[in-house]
This record gives sequence, structure tokens and C-alpha cells, in this order.
Amino acid sequence: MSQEHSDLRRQQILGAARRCFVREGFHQTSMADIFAESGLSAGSVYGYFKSKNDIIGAIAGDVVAEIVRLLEPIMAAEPLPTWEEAIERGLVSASQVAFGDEGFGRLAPQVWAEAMRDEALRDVLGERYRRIHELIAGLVAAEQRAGRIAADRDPVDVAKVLLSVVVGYMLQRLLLGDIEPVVYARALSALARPGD
Amino acid sequence: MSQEHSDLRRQQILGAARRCFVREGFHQTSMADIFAESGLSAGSVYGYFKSKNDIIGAIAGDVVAEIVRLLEPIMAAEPLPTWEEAIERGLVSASQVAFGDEGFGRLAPQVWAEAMRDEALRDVLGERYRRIHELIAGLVAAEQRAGRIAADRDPVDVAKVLLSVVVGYMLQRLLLGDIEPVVYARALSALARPGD
DNA sequence: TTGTAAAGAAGGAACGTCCGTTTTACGGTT
DNA sequence: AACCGTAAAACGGACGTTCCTTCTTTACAA
Repeated sequence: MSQEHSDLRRQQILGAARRCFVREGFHQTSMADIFAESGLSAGSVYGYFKSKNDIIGAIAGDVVAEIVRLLEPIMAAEPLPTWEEAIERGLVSASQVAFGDEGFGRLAPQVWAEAMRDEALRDVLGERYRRIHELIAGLVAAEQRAGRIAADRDPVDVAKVLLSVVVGYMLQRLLLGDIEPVVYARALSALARPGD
Repeated sequence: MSQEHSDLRRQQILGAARRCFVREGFHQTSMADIFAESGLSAGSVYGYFKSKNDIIGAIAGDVVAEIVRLLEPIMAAEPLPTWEEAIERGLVSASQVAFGDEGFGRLAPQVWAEAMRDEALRDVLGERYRRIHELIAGLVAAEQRAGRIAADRDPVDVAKVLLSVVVGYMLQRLLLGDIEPVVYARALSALARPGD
């Protein structure tokens, strides 16, 4: 049995774990739940992951990686969108991630909470988020050259603000569930262009 | 011994629980931890709270209530601040809440995560957040009358965006720890006033 | 081609620990 | 003496993990 089969099994386990975590949360999910959902036995699962924390770590990493995967094509599109267009596309993606079948977005708050007390995970997340900052900062720099963002700010700082807007949207959507991406984007433009 | 003493004891327990939760998280904290931290015994604690979930619920409610308490004076100050001034003050407050002695802010991600899978808590939070939205919306409406925010948007929608900016700041501050309120506020103004 | 032995993957019962909660006995106050 | 709140031991159950068995696959020899 080879690498290929082994990877497949890992994915089988992670997929099952993700579904359980979405339903019940990291710490309300028992290993028995994961065994049942994956259709595998205890011994088998422990052959691929050395502990429950190991599985949680893998899932948490995937969640942020997924966000990077979604943002990448938006921030590097040809032709480059304006920052307002990019945000709106980001909001739509966030909305899909939050409510899509896989429910990755529903895990985000748990991942944040976990990272608050797990330094290793916080480091992983920190690296990924820095990647996201740079991704957005590239667009910000272009917008600064185009005169649509004040040029004397650090693009990364502006990127952090833009990321906040998307993250804040996702959180409010998840918890309160009463915002449409388009409406939200238009409200944002009310701040950026008071005269419009 | 009456109401007064009873309330005091409740506070004593909640304070201890909060310190434990900040250190270890809701689900990694055992009741024994809370007994030890509060200096009370099991029977005693269970005389005031009927379960661990009860304690978590009370703490979670307090966390959001604390946010309301901080935002209220900012959004209703005399004279009314501009929205940019208000945001900056909000960021400073968020920073204090996140890193202050009581560490209330450090519980926020956990509260969100908990609310994702507990409908009752989600309802409580929903109500509190609606209060926050209205608080901010009051300021937004004033700013719309002053011409600093486009007038044809729903003030509550704009309020949601502003809240995102603060919440997103707090989250990035907690997880990555590399943002100062003033720098962040100035980056925000780069979007609102590209010419500045 | 077939039988066999070795290796490794999967299964599932078993284990020790820990946890939330309850109950019972004690001590102080009125 | 009675009552109420507190302390601390005890309990039932659940949990993460391990360990030993069983089954499947594969390689090689007859």
C-alpha cells in the first residue's frame, strides 16, 4: 500500500472530522464520532494521526489555506480590480465559504479560539495571514498608484483594514445572518465616497 | 445573608471562571479549576450555578455586554464625534479590552465559536449586537446629515461595516498582535479620503 | 499456477483517567 | 436546638488512547 492510498485515507479522515467539527465543535466531537463518520476504526485512525489535537491542527490549517486559495485569484485578476470591486468579490466568496456545503467558514471562529491558546497553531496562522496581507497589499499598492488610495500609507496596513472588512462581514453573517454582500459593499462605499 | 451577599458570591465565581477561561478556554477548564480559583467548593458553586454551561453562558453574555458598555459613551459623546474619530476611539477601547487585566477581549473568539453551536447563546448575542448596531447607526445618521457619509444608505448597514472594522482589528490584534490603533485608523482614512 | 509466509493495515474491545454533578456530613449562626 | 450554607468525598459515565487480534495484500518458491 502506497503513498497514494495513505493520502486518500488521510483525506477520508479529515473530511469526516471536518463534518463532525462543523456540527459539534472541536471539543464536543469525540474520537468515537470521527470513527463513526469516517467508517474507520480507532486503531486505523490512530495509524494516520497521532492524536485528536493532530487532527484539529490539520483542519485548522486547511481552513486558513482555503481562504488564501479563494483570495488569490481575486487579488491577482487580470485586469486588476479596484479595491472596492475586489472587496465585493471577497464578500461573495466569504459568503459562499460560510454557507457552502463544506462549511469551512463555520469553523473559522473555532480556529481563532483555538489559536488563542495554542502557540504552534497561532504561528501557523500568523504565517498564513501574513501571506494574505501581502496578497491584498499588492492590490492596495496598485490602487495607490492609481490615486484611489492615499499613497503615503503602508500598503500592508491598508490591507489589514480591508481584511477586517471581509472577516467582520463573515463573522456577522455567521452569527446574525442578516447581511447581503452587495448591500454591505454598498454601505462600505458610503464611507469611501460620501458624495456618491 | 441575602441578595447582596448572594450577588457577591456569584461575582466571585464568575471572576474566577473568567480568569480560568482566559487561560485555558471554556472546554479545557474543568469545574475543579473553577473551584480552586474561586476558593469555593463544588457544592457551593453548584448552589449558585446549575451547570458549567450556565457559567459559560453568563460569561459569554458579560463579554458582549462589556463591549456595549465601552461603545455607548463613544457613540453618544457630546459633541458627537465624526465617524473616523469614533472608530479610532473604538479601536483604542478594543485594544484595551483585548489586552487589559481582565482579558475580556481574549474570550471573544471563544464566545463566537460557542454561539455557532448554541442557539440560545446566539439569540442573546444577536440581541446585544443589534443594540450595538443601533448605537453606531445613530452616529452614522448624524454623519449622513453632515454629508460625511452618503445619505442614501441604511444607517444600520453602514454601522455593520464600521463594527466589522473594529471587530476585525481586535481579532488581528489578538492573533497576530502587530497593529497599533492609530496606524490602523490612519490606514482606514486612506480609503475614505484618497486625496489626503 | 498455486500455496505459503511475511508485512502491514484495519478492527474493536479494554484501560485508566478525568470530569461534571450529586450527596452526605460538618460547622457556624441565630 | 434548628437551620442554612459550605466542604469534601464519591459516583457514574464518557473520553482519548492503546493493544492485541484478524484480515488483506503481496512477494516468492515450488
